[in-house]
Amino acid sequence: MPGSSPQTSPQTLPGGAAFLLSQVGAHVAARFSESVAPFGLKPYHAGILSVLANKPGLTQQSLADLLGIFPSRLVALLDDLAKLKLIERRATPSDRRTYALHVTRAGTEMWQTIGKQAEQMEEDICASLSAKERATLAELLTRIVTQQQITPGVHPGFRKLGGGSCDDEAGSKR
Amino acid sequence: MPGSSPQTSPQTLPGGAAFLLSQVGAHVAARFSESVAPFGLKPYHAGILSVLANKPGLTQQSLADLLGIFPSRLVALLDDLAKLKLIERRATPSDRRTYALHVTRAGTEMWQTIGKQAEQMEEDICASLSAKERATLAELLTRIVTQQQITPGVHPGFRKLGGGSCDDEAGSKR
DNA sequence: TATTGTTATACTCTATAACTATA
DNA sequence: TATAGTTATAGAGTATAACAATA
Repeated sequence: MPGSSPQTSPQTLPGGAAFLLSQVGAHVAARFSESVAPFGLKPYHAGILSVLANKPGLTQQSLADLLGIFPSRLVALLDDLAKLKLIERRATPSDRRTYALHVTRAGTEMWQTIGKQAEQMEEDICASLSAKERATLAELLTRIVTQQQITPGVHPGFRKLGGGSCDDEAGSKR
Repeated sequence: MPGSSPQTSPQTLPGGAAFLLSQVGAHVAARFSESVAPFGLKPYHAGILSVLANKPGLTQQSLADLLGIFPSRLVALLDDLAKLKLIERRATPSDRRTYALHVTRAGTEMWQTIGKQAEQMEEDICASLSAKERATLAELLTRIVTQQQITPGVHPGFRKLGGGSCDDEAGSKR
């Protein structure tokens, strides 16, 4: 592509704050994914650990509601965590259909280890920002989270897609 | 000293700027996905349109390299766009193996329509921020993009995963 | 009859490898 | 022999539906 048409001014998309947010967000998510991979975990495992650490005793149903995923999907994720002895399902005396979900001792330690790594990652990602600028960034983002009614501490990456009526005109058939 | 008392204070993760970035980024991405769905498009279709609008004449190979995806995957995506008459593959006289990728007239219009919708979305997402604060946000994010060596205008969501050696200890077998 | 957790199935998406036609 | 594009295949990931146990 010689020349690459100097006339075409960079359109709206790549310049705007929204695109930048999505771009940097995806980058951070990828980095985080790498940081938990050595433990045999995926980001959503860490997300579940995070929620359960702060809200112990949830049932699977209520956790699925909170995260916005299907209970059937949650089963496999909890199986993974239970196999690693990071969480446990405790029987509920009052209702024998439900389990109370709890983070184990090992799970708490894992959670803290992940937290430390996340701090280090943040240090790296915000390396070009001063302490004051980081605070500003966090403040602005927090305001967006509040105004957009995103559940604090819950990653939207969990949410089921279903959003718009995807006509799927562009479905790749062959 | 993991106290791990029942009243665990909100740990590092959900509070930090990194988590917020990932959280808001995923939210923006989901919103954008909804905004292009009515056209029968997915976000990566828009991403391709964006790149080709600014760099016309790329070959599929070089485009795949730029986006960080496998050429085989690109084929289906380009087929989708070509079926909708938004892009076209032009024969290259010098090398009959390659195609020069170009955005059609309709593709340019689509690209502009998407851009307008994106502006509107940004307006909504940044509603709680003043004009000056938006500029600050964009500036801080741009600095992160530069320092983290993210390709400007290219969304990392494209990139092939392979990152870390995922032992997959937590593979859900049954 | 309704609900919780689980299992089973189908569908989508993506990576890998094989294939063709040009060079 | 090497490269661009394509096709084919297989594997992961996820949504939907059916199921057993309990309320």
